[in-house]
Amino acid sequence: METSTTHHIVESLTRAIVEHRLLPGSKLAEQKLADHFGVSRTLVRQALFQLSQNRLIRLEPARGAFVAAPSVEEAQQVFAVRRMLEAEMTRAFAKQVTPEQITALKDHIKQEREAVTQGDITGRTELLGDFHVRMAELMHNDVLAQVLGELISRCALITLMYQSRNEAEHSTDEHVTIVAALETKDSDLAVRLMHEHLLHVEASLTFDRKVPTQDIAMALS
Amino acid sequence: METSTTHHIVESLTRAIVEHRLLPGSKLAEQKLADHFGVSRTLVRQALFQLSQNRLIRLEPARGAFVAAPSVEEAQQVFAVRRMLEAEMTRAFAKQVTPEQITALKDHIKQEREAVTQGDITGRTELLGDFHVRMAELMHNDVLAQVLGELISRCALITLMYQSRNEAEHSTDEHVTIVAALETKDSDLAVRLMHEHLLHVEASLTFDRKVPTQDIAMALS
DNA sequence: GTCGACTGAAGTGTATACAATTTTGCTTTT
DNA sequence: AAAAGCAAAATTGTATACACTTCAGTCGAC
Repeated sequence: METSTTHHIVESLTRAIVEHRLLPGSKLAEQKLADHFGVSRTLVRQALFQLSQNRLIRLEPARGAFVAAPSVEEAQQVFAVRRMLEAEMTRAFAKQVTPEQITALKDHIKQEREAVTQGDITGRTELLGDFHVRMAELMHNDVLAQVLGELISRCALITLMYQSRNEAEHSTDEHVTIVAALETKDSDLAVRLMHEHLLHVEASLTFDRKVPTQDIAMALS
Repeated sequence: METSTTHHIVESLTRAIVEHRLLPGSKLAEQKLADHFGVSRTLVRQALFQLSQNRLIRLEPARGAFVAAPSVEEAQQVFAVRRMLEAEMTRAFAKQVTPEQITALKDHIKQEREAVTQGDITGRTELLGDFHVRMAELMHNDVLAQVLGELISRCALITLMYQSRNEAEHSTDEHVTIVAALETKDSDLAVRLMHEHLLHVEASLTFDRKVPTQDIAMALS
């Protein structure tokens, strides 16, 4: 059933949204997208529906599709769930960790550093999130990896809006300390570090919010 | 964009699948469904796509939609995630529990008992799962409630296939002990009970598997 | 001059038509 | 008789057509 054209449209729009070429609130008109991609509205609608499931866009009945602007409250809820899930994931990981897994994580961190130093904002945001998904994959739990991936992509917009380079470097440093704790199989320490890491990331987001407000009255004052 | 007709089709098919009126592996032909619901294939396709996101059906390109048959391995992964998530949820719940929340949970358990004693298999499965979602809702974390709901519905098929009445009664009893621990704010005990509860539910599923196998060779031996 | 109703344009929601692929059953061949 | 090949039927994938809703701009009333 599912085709690759639809998938291509989803990928393309996802990049555009995540790279802020499409700003939150923007209208996504079906015919315009159809013309742009050289397909019919049918495929565009499939793609839009899929994006709405990923929470990247919002579908309003009879009004159309708009790039989502997740609220700070929603992001906080997502982080609360991540802390619950990833604390225990880290504990389980430490219990069954192998040298190969440590190597894989260190490899990943190396990539993070490159993206951060090169100022590749989109790349670093993706890699910083993928570190957590990578852990799930290394545990051979596809369901966990998928759930975590959805949670992370769900506030990718917010992360991109608010995370500065300093905070990105800090995140990578914390990833290093977590892996070090895992390497020594100190599960309690690893869990604590992961928990604090997620608190730090969340805190960095909620502080400096200079987002263009949705409130019309505010915007015009 | 999204309409209520599509939603109706999704609901109807979900019930049919969950109540085993549609068996795993069954083909869901678009035109037949369209005729049955008195709509065009367009709406049926929307509904099928949505169901595939819920993992209730499987979409094979150019071949059609089939009722899903989640593997035991997948169910085990889902339970591993639930244990991670719900252990920490229980801990957080115990920290901020109010008498009203306790009352709400006890109310829910009463409903569970009724469904179990009346032999309402579908109802009891739904209610036993909803107990966990209810906790998330009472914490006012919509994201948590949604993630948990998806995890639970994801193996609803398996749960229905494997859970006997005895096991259902056992589940309700364990819910009672968990609420009792929450009431005394003994978070460590509540967490331990929840963890064990989920282990029991999983164990009861993986033991007696008499499911019609998908393997043709096995089926003909 | 402002507010409100009307009208046309634009856009979404659903159905249908057509193209491409798969399935099925028959025929042919060995 | 079994297997392979082929053709017709059925089914999915995509595009288009049409109906209905929303939005914008204008005209008219107060």
